[in-house]
Amino acid sequence: MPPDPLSSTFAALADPTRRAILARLALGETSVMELAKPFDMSLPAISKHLKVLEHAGLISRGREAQWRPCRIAPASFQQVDGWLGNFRRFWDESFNRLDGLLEEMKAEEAAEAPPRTTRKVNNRKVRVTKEKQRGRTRG
Amino acid sequence: MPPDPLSSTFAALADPTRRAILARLALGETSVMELAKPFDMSLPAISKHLKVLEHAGLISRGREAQWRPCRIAPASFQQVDGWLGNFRRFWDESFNRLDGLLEEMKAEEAAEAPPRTTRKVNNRKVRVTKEKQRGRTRG
DNA sequence: GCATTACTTAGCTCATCGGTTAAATAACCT
DNA sequence: AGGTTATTTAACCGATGAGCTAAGTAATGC
Repeated sequence: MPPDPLSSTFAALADPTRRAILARLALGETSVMELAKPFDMSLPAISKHLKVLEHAGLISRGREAQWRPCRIAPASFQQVDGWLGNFRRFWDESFNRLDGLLEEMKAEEAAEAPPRTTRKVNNRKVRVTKEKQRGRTRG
Repeated sequence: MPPDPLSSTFAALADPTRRAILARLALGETSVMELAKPFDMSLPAISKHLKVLEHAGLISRGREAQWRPCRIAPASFQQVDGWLGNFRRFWDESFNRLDGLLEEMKAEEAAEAPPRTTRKVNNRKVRVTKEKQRGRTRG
């Protein structure tokens, strides 16, 4: 049974070595040798980690002579972020106070611009019209 | 060796049953029995999953008579989101427009009186004025 | 007290994971 | 061709993880 993509991605992220590799790659594309340097670990171990990251869709790999440069692949990160979005209201104050924010945005927009009803906020579409806050017994 | 919190959290999220449990809890606090219902799985299995989620800081559990109601705990979600933030520029358009944002902040500072053009959205600063897309040479 | 309900703990199995070393592949450079 | 550099594959090992059944704990209610 092939595990679903989100599970593979989270599993890949659950290892500190792999997260460190990703952090290094956030600085820019680089080779396996270069990636291996900081770790007290055999090269095959790193190679395996990279395979896991690639299979999880978190990196992609090119070919340049004898090097296989690695770089961040955005899609899986985005999926994780999307999934997390379902829970954002539990900790993100501005999400919790959506009405206030959206109301304000609406007012502003009405004052100056074409009356769109959605707008991109960190690449997530958000209704600009008022959304009622349901009474939750949390916190 | 105790695994670092972020690793435990990602590991906990790497299981579809546990993510489904969290999705259910996003609808509101509930009992173990209730949580177990949708799954074709023994109760001890669910109990273990809950233990993993609790240890990962993703849920907390109370006591009410013979029930142990579970609810979402925000902190670990927030940590994951924070970690993910280091990579947001790889897929998030408004994060990619960092220069524009920083330029604007600088201008704002120079103008000393705050005609604020940024605002916090999801706890991240985001331009509210129109966004222009610069050609970035990534992917 | 004793049965019922709600859960957890113990002990087992089997698969997967992170690491190892040794050998294989691939592309470059005389 | 033969050597060097970069990286992967193969085969193995010990630890962890997800599932099970059976038994244990805890509070409710007759």
